[in-house]
Amino acid sequence: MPTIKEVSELAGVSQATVSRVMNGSDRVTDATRKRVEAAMQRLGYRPNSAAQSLASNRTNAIGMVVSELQGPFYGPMMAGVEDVLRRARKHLIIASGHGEEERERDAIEFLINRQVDGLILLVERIDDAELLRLNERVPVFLINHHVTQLHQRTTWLNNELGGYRATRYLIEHGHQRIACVTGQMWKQDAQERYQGYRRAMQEAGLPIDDDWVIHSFFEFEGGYQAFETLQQRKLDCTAIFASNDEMAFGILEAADNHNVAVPDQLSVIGFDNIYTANYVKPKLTTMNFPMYEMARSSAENALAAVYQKRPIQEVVYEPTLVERQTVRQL
Amino acid sequence: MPTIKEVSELAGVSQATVSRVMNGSDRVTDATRKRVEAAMQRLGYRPNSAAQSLASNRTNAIGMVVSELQGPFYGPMMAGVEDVLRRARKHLIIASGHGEEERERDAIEFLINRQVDGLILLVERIDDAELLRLNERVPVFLINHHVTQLHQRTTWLNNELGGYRATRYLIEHGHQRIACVTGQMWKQDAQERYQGYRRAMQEAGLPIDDDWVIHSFFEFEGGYQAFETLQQRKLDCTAIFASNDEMAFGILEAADNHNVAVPDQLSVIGFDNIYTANYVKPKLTTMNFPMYEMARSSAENALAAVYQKRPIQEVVYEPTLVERQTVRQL
DNA sequence: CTGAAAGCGCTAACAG
DNA sequence: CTGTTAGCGCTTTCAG
Repeated sequence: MPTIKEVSELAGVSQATVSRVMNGSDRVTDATRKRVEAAMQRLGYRPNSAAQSLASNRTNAIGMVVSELQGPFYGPMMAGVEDVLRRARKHLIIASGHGEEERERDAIEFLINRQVDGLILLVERIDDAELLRLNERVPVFLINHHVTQLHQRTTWLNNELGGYRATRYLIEHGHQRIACVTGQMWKQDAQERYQGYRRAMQEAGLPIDDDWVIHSFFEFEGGYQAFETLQQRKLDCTAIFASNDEMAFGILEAADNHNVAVPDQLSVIGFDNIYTANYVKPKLTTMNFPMYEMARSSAENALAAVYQKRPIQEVVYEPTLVERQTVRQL
Repeated sequence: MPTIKEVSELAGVSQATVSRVMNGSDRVTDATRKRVEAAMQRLGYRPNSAAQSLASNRTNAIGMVVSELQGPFYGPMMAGVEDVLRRARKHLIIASGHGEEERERDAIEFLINRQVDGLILLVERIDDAELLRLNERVPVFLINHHVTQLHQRTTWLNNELGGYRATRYLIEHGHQRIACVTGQMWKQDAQERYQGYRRAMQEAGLPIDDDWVIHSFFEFEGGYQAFETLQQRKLDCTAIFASNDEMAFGILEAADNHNVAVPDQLSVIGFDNIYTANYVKPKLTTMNFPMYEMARSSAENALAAVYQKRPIQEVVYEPTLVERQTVRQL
């Protein structure tokens, strides 16, 4: 591997000059720049990134923590971040937190040890105070989680509005007895989607029976169980707002097993619009969560703030309705 | 950030000694080791990885190239690699190749520029000669693609056997007129799965009509179109072997649109067992592709070869049948 | 078993 | 616009 020294010798300039042309910025004559570039070319020179990092105190790498590397939710998030970083020639180092406090923390420390220049976090367990402290050590960018003091660094979805719109859509289709199946209530999004449901119901002057609200968890099984609970309670709800698609799938499956036809006897609306929503039968009506786009926004913010020291702003997306086949007009 | 210097001063030893205790290996008195560790603890010392890399010529990072960061196939692959690397405290740097030659190459170069210690590749477009050349620059580990000269560094699935088993399963269920929808034939797995189909047919003494073989592409749309082609040809096949699940989904959808009942009028078997296979209706019978496990194997091999200089061996997995609801006994 | 010293390859003042 | 000169923080001979 040729070093900067060899390049400088071949080009007949100092190492500093070579460094300058590499980093674009500085004032270098076009002539010398050409000479240096030719030399680099000829030697097949590639900068040693460890040396660059050590000298510049910057690694050109951004760390990202997600709960899981697989699954329809985190995949698009990583893809969005990678696309943006890659274009900017920044490396993406990934670690997963498995949705557990200890492991999320470990993932973060692991990445900080590597001196990443910024940290894009999609975490659920780390509390706000800790996030703030973290941000003192390395610029932190949050996706799908907001912390007031860090709001400029946040990209989030208006979940409350999503819950509202979903419920409202059901109401507009003539439903009045609407059940709500929530995710784990310590998760911001679960909480907010539920609030949106409440607002829509209240605004429409519909009662909210606590029996209609099933606190469950964001998984297929969570939806499945919730449906069975609902059945046991013998409520004649005509529609269910499931706080995410996986739960909606569980509900669909359970309904099928109980010979409840969707959407004829029961309407179901989900949330997230994961790509599978299009594969199930009937196809799931749901709220779109623009994961890829949001991830891109967050990554762009990270680049701007970290490498260009530009001020950045909070980015908020709105969930939109995706009409498919699981909601029927009453 | 405290440096090794400060630690050494506090502990009253040389930097070399601190370095030794950090890297475990060397002979250090228990007493001094304790002193050093205490000092590290007290200072909250964390080694600067860039400095380590520069001095040791090793980055403790492994690069991974996948086609996409999203999707049911690559997700588990990344998850498997990350789990293994993380446990070994090695960083995972990810880049996507988007299944295009130029971009795959760019992804690889991008990672090599960072001096990753090894490269785990899940690529399709880079040819064998290039892979070999690459391996001179950095240890390369291949998943789902075999190159004879690199076979010890390879983890792959016996796709031919999978195609054989899938087809055989259909035959055992009384099917004789079996169509095969392949993926892009320049992909090794598409090629091999197709060969497996042929072997099973021949072995059973069944004719293979070229009209029954549709060369398509590994996507939903590919399956959808293939089904329509099959319809146009007015063949009365009773079963279809789809070379991957996404295509099988497309076939299911197309069949539904044409009022062909699965499995009553048509049996379908897929390949990969992506997690969605369990969500569609009817649930897809398919061949299991142990992506997560294979990724783990590959990562373990990478660790062994790169960091422990241990000899490694090729790892081959066998696809197994997952019986669900899309194949019926004739 | 431990210390001294020489870099690893690059960047970043500071001069000129 | 370009060169000189110090390091960045760590590993690794080589002595002792």
